[in-house]
Amino acid sequence: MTTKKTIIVWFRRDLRLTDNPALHWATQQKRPVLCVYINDTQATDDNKPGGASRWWLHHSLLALDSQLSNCGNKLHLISGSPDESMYKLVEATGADTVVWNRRYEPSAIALDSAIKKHLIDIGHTVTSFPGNYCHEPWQVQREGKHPYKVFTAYWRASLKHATLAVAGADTDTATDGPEKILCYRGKGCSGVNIESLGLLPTLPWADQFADTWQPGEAGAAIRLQQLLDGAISHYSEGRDLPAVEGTSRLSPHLAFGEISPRQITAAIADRVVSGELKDDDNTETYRKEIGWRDFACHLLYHFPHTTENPLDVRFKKFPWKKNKKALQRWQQGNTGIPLVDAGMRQLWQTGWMHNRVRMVVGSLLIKNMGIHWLEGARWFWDTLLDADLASNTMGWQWVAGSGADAAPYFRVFNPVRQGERFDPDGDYIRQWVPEIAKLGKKTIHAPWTASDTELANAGIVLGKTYPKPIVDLAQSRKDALERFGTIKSHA
DNA sequence: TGAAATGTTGGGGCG
DNA sequence: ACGCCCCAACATTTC
Repeated sequence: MTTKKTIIVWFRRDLRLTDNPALHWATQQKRPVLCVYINDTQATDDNKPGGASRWWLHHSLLALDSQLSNCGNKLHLISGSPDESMYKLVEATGADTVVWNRRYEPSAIALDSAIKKHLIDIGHTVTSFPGNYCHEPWQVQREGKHPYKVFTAYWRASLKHATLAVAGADTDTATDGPEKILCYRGKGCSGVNIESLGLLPTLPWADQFADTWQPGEAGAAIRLQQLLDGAISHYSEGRDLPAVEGTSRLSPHLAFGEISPRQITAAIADRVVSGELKDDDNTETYRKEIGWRDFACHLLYHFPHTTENPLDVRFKKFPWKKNKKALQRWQQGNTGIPLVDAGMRQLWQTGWMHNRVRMVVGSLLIKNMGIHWLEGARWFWDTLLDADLASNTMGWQWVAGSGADAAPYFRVFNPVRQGERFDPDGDYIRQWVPEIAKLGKKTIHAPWTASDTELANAGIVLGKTYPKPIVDLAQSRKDALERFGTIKSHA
């Protein structure tokens, strides 16, 4: 018996055709395929994209639709609650099979499980495939023991597992995208227009994003080529220099599943085999970054409460400070501390911030300003194009010292020192904080230490054309050590 | 994926 | 030539 009933491929954070397990399986069945994206109007905080992510999503959906068109298919857009929308769609189209690639956010797991159960209960077939990681979050585990909380232990263990096999293939290589996807053309398939999803911001905030980014699978492929042709061969050093294109810039593409980690590692392996790329400390360091991304997923899966609560319970009653005005100055990049302001402005203007600078701005907010890490996490959630619940949670708890494999409480970044070390000529600061661009490479990291004549020559009036520092770095560091030091006794 | 304080060493100026 | 001091450069410890 052969059935020719329609298969629904539910796209979520896997907006690509290449190496897409659910789509790959669906196209192999020689049955009509209905590709759908549901814009979740009921999404809870966990699952609700921030402003920058919505901009990206808009363009990525357009790109996916155009890719599908090349294969004789299209993307069917729905606005509503995912469960009700899916049930209606199944009924209206007579589809009997629904497939998707997994998500691992707590609320997404709950939602997907409920939908899967209901559809199976009413007699449909539902298959979920691995999501956009090298390993499933439960896969790398000590037998019968607790989940990993230390990266190096997790990393070593993960190397013993092959990366995920693709459905229908018994290797861990990436699958090619389909050339043709049989299109469902029956009833019950009246999707909405993308404009009606209202994903683009009403203010002109995001207008410059497109100068830096090309959402979609093709844009991801270009970034990957650029990484392989450039940054990866000096990654260990280059990734720490914010003025240099030393990182992959793949994070938003990964977050939306426009490229899979497997495609990236496979492409690196190909170049190593062909001799175009040396497998050295640089490639190793980059692969570890992909490992950190997997580790974040592992942590969120096993410790879902950490999105709001510290993993380290000693931080439960930590006396965070509330200061709305100071928080706003941080958000707007007006702290008077150049490296921090440069980072926060880069974030606002491009939807992305260099990773080293993320640590520095986080450290200032949490340690020197004493503000709760959640305030930083929420701002990043709204303004980062690569916003990802697992990575965001892990990153902020790492800086706060309350997370897994976290920075010890006494590790307080000095943004001046960090600037001198990683932006020695001040180029990054000059790009994003132009009002102090004329300062020399010594004082540009700490304008308050410049002489009156140097400030005058640079056209700077501290407190007027550029703020005085929001905190005394030395004093606030001392205070932080004292405050954070006390948690040691709260066992 | 720290920074600052403190300790050690060694070269050079100088009486 | 010698001892003394200064201080940069590096190493170690502490938070």
